[in-house]
Amino acid sequence: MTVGYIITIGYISLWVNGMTIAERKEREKNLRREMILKSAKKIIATSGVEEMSMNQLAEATELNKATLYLYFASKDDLIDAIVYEGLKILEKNFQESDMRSKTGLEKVLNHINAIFAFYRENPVYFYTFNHQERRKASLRMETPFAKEGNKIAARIFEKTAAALRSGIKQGSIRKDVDINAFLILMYAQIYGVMHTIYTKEDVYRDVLSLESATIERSTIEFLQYYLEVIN
Amino acid sequence: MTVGYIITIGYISLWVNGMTIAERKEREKNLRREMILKSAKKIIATSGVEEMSMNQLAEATELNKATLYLYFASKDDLIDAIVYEGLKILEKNFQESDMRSKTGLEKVLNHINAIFAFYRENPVYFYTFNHQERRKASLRMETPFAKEGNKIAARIFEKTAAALRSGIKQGSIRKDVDINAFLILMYAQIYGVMHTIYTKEDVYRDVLSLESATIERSTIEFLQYYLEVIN
Amino acid sequence: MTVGYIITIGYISLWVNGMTIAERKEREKNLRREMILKSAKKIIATSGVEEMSMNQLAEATELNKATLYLYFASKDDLIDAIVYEGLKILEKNFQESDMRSKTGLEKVLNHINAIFAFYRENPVYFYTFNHQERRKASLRMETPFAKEGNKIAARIFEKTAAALRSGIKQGSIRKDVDINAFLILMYAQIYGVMHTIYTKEDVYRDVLSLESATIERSTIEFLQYYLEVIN
Amino acid sequence: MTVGYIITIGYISLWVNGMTIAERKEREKNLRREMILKSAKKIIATSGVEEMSMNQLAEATELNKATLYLYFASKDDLIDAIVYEGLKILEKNFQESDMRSKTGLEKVLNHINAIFAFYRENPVYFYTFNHQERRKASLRMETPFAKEGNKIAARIFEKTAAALRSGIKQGSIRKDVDINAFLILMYAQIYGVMHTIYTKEDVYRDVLSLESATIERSTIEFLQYYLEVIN
DNA sequence: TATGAATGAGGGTTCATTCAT
DNA sequence: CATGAATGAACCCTCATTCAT
Repeated sequence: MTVGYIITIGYISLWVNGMTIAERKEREKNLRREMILKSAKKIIATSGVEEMSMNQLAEATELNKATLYLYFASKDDLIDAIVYEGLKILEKNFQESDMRSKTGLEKVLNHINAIFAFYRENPVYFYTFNHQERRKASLRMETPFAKEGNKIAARIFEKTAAALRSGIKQGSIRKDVDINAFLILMYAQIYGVMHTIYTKEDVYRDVLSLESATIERSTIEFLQYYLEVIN
Repeated sequence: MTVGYIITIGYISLWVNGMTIAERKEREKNLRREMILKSAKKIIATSGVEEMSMNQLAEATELNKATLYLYFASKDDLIDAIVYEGLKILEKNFQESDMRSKTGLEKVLNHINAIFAFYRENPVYFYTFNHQERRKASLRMETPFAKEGNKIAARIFEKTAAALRSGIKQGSIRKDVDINAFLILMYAQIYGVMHTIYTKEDVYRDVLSLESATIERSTIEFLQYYLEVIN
Repeated sequence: MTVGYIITIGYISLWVNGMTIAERKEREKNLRREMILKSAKKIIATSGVEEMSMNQLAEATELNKATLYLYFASKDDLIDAIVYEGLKILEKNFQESDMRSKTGLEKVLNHINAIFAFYRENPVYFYTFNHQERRKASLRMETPFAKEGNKIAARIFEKTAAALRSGIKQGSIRKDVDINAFLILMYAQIYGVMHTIYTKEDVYRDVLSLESATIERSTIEFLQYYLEVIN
Repeated sequence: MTVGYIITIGYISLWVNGMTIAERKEREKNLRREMILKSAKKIIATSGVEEMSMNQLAEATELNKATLYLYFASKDDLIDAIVYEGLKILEKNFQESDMRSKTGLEKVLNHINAIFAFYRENPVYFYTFNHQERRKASLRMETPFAKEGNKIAARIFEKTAAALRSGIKQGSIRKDVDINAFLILMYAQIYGVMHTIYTKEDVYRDVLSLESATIERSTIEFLQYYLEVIN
C-alpha cells in the first residue's frame, strides 16, 4: 500500500510520498525508453545491427514508428544509446573488478575477464560497438551519446592504463612493458578473440574441440605471460 | 596474322590453332569476370562493402545490371569471389614467405608480416573478409566460392600450424606452446589490430603518437615474445 | 502599486480597477497569439511557408505543439492570420499614404509605392499572400480569418478605385481609363514584379545591371504613363 | 499493312522498313516517358505541383514507383522536364507567331497573345513554371533539364527583345522605350495577370463581370498603349 | 489553459533481383 | 551472351493533428 497525500498549489500538485507527478512522468518516460532499447537489443541479437529496421522495431515495441523518434533522434542515435548503455555497464564492472583485485597485474587480468564476461552475457554490445566503430570511422559524427560514450571509453581505457602503471611500480608487472603499446594490443586481442568466438565458435568447437571459455582462458594466460616478471 | 583452320562437326566448331572456340569463350568470360571484380573492389575501397550497390557496379563496369548476374549468382556470391581471390593471394604470399624463412619461428613471424603487408596493400580484402565472416555467421550459406574459400583458409591456417610444429621441433619455439590455442590467438590478434588500425588509426596517431606501422611492429614483437625460448 | 478590489458573485470574479479578470486573460491570450505569429513569420522569412512546420514553430515559441492548436485551429488558420495581419498593416499604410497625397493620380502612385515598401520591409507577407492565394484557389476554405481578410482586401482594392475615380473627376487621370480593368492590371503588375524580384533579382542584377529598386521605379513610371493625361 | 524484311548481321538485326529495333525501343521508351509526363501533368492540373506525390503518380501510370525513377532521376527532375517541355512549346509558338507578324509592335503583341494562349491551353505549365522558379530561387540546383530550360527561356526572352528593337527601328514602337525595363515589366505583367486569373477568376467574374478573356485583352491594350507612337 | 505523448499517413528514394527479348 | 525494363519491398524520416491528463 502506498501512503501519501496531495498538496496543490496553483498548477503544481505534489503526491507527497516522495515522488511528484513530474517525477513519475519522467520515470515512465525512461521506462519506455528502456523498453524500446530492450526490444532493439533483442532484434539486434537475432538479426544483427544493420538488419534492424525502424519498421521492425516499431512492430516489436507495438509503437508507432513516429513514436520511436520521440525517444531517439535517429536510428543512429538509438544505436549510440545502446553503445552508451553498454559502456556504462562495462565501466561499472571494471570498478567492481578493481575492488576485488590487489596487485596491478591482477587488476589488468581481471579487466580482461570482465570484458569477456560482459560480452558473454550481452553479445549485443559487441555487435553494436563494432558497428558504430566501423560507421563512425567514416562519418565521425558526434551525437550527444557518441560524445559521452567516447568519454566513458577513455575512462575505461585509462583504468587499465593505471593498473598497468601500478603493476610496474609494485613489481607485479615487467618493467619494460610499453604501456600504450600493450593497451592497444590487449584491446585488439580481446576484440579479435570476440570476433572469432562470434563468427567461428562452432568451427573451433567441432574441428579443434575448443570451447569459447577455453579460448578466453588462453587469451588471459597469453597476455599474462607477456606481463609477468620472470624469475 | 593468326594461322589456323576451322573444323565444323555438327554444332561444334573448332578453331584449330591451339585454342578451341569454347576455350576462347571461357577465357573471355574469365576476363570479364575479373574486370567486374576489379571494379567492385575499387568501389569497396572507397565506399565500403555494404555501400557498394549493384547499380553502382553496373555503371562502373559499363555493363547491364542483369549481365552482372550472368557472372555472379548474387551480390553475396560476388563478394565471396573477392574473398576467395584475396585468400588465394594470401596463400601465395605465405608460400613465398616460407621460402624466405629458415627456422619455424621465422616462418611464423613472417606469416604475420605477410598478413599485415597484404592488408596494407589491399584494405579491400580486410573489409570483405570481415563483412562475409560476420554475415556468414548468421546465414552460413555455402556458395561454391565460400566453400572453396574455406578450404584455402584452412590451408593457410595449417601452414602456420606447420611452422609452429617445426619451430618447436627445431627448438626455435618454446616447447610448451599450445599450437591450436596460439593459432587462434594469433589470428585474432592480427584481426583485432587491423580493426584497430582501420577504425582508430587517427586517434592513436593524434593522442598517442603511434603510427600503424609501429603498432604492427609491436604486434609481431608481442607474439614473438610468447614463442621465443628463454635462455 | 495597483489599487483595486475583488467582487465575487458565484463563479465570476472581477478585479475592479479597470480590467476584469476575463479581460486580462483575453489580453494575455492575444499577447501569446502575437508571439506565436512573430515566431512563425521569422521562420517563414528564412525557410519559406511550406517549409515551416508546426514542430519548428513549437520549438521556436518554446510552447507545446498542442498549445499552438489552442490559438489556431490549424496550420492553415495560422497562415491566414498572418495574411490578415499583413492586410491590416497594408490598409493602414494606404490610409497614411492617402493623407500625404493630393490628386487622385498621386494617391494611386503612392499606393503602388506603399505596396512595394510594404513587401520590401516584410517579404514574409508576399510569401504568405502568394501561398494562401494559390492554396485557396483549389480549396476555397473559408476560415474566419480568410473571410475577414477578404473584406480588408476588398477595402484596399476599393481605396485605389476611389483614388482612380477622383483622379478622373479632377482631371489628373485620363478620362478613358477603365477603372476595373486598370485595377486588376495594376495589382497583377505589382504581383508579377514582386515575384520577379524575389525569384530572379540576382539574375537581373548580374545580367542587366538592374537593381530591384530600379525595377520598382520603372513599374511606377510605367503605370503612371498609362494614367497620365497627355497635353 | 507494314511491308518490311529482316537482315541480320551478327548481333544487329534490322527491320528494313525504316526503323531498326533499337530505334523502335528508343521510341517506345520515349512514349512511356511522355505517358508518365502526361499523367503527372494531369495530377498537377487537379491537385497542384506540391501535392503531386510519386506514390500518386505511380498509381496513375500503373507503374511501380521505382520504375518512375528509371525515367526521371528525381521528382524535381520530372518537374523540370515538364517545364522544359512547356518552354519548348512556347518557343515554337513564338516562332509561328513571328511568322504571322509584320511590324515589331505586332510581333511583341503577338508574343503576349501567344503566352496567354499557351497558358490558357495548358495551365499546368503555369503552375510548374511558378513552382520551379520559386524553388530554384532558394536551391539554384542545375539539373540537365533546368539548364537546357534556362537556355530556351533566354531565347524566348531574346525574341521579344529583338521584336522591340526592330519595332523601334522601324518606327512602330516609341523611341524612348527602355527595352530591358519593358521586357521585365511585360513578363511580370503577364505573370501577374495569369496568377490573378488562376486564383481569382471566379471572383472577378462574379463581382466585376470580367471574364479572363477580357482581362487578357485589356493587358494587351495596356502594354500596347505604352509602346505605341503617339501622333 | 497547457502539455506530453502518441499516431496514421505519407514523403522521396534505393535496393537486389528477375523477367522477356 | 547480353540487355533494357521492370518491380516489390524496404529504407529512414517527417508531417499535421489529437488525445488524456
